[in-house]
Amino acid sequence: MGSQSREARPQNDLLVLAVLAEGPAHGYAIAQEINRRTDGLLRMKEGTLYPLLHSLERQRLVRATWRESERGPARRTYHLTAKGKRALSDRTAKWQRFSRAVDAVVRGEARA
Amino acid sequence: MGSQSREARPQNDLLVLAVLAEGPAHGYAIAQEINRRTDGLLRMKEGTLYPLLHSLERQRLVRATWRESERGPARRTYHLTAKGKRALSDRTAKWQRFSRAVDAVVRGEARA
DNA sequence: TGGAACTACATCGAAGGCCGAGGTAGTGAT
DNA sequence: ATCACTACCTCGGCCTTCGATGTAGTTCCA
Repeated sequence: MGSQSREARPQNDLLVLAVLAEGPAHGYAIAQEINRRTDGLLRMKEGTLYPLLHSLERQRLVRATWRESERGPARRTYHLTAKGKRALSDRTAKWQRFSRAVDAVVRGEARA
Repeated sequence: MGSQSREARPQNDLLVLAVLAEGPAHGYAIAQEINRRTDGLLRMKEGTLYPLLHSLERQRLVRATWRESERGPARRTYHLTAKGKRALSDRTAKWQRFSRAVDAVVRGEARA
């Protein structure tokens, strides 16, 4: 809506960043974790997730390392950078302001 | 994200519907009201608002009547239909589930 | 041996939302 | 006259999202 800069992805980047805040994870695991924490309500699709991770990497919010595992395919493990941690608090605050604002409109109240 | 059908506009339609729930209003007034209720945080742009209103009208969620006023340009006044009221509760519930789900991910908790 | 089911990565294209910019037009104040 | 505000509207383009599709390894079962 209002003041979002054109580069930012609405909430998906927040979700990914939030999951990574608790420790490194690879793409598939991130999606599963989001799914688990929301009881299946939010399901991040692969066509969304991987381009998003690449974008976060270009923005230096996450860093990735390839890790070859004996069980299963090779995994790309992501972890938050310092910049990513800052971005997480920033976007968390933005999200809270935004959701309170929507609630205010829905409830018919003035001020958020 | 997950299960949204492709026709739905994320939150903007909810905002407009919510404002109209308290009585008929014309486009410009709706935008102002959203702006007011969120202390300027959410600003619905005209390039968003008018196409959205037309879309809501096509979906029969709102109905519009032209009203010529002596002061200023003619106004198109919108009001909720019965279907629109149902859509409003539906979307309000969806929004609440969604925002609780995002909160759950951000907080690192399981279940919404 | 075959194959279903799952992990895990990835890209592409179509569809659609959003908004800046631009346009029209009336009103009222400087 | 010009600015500012109300009030409507459309167009073009950027961006996000996701369904479809592809690759490839693993595990389990018949």
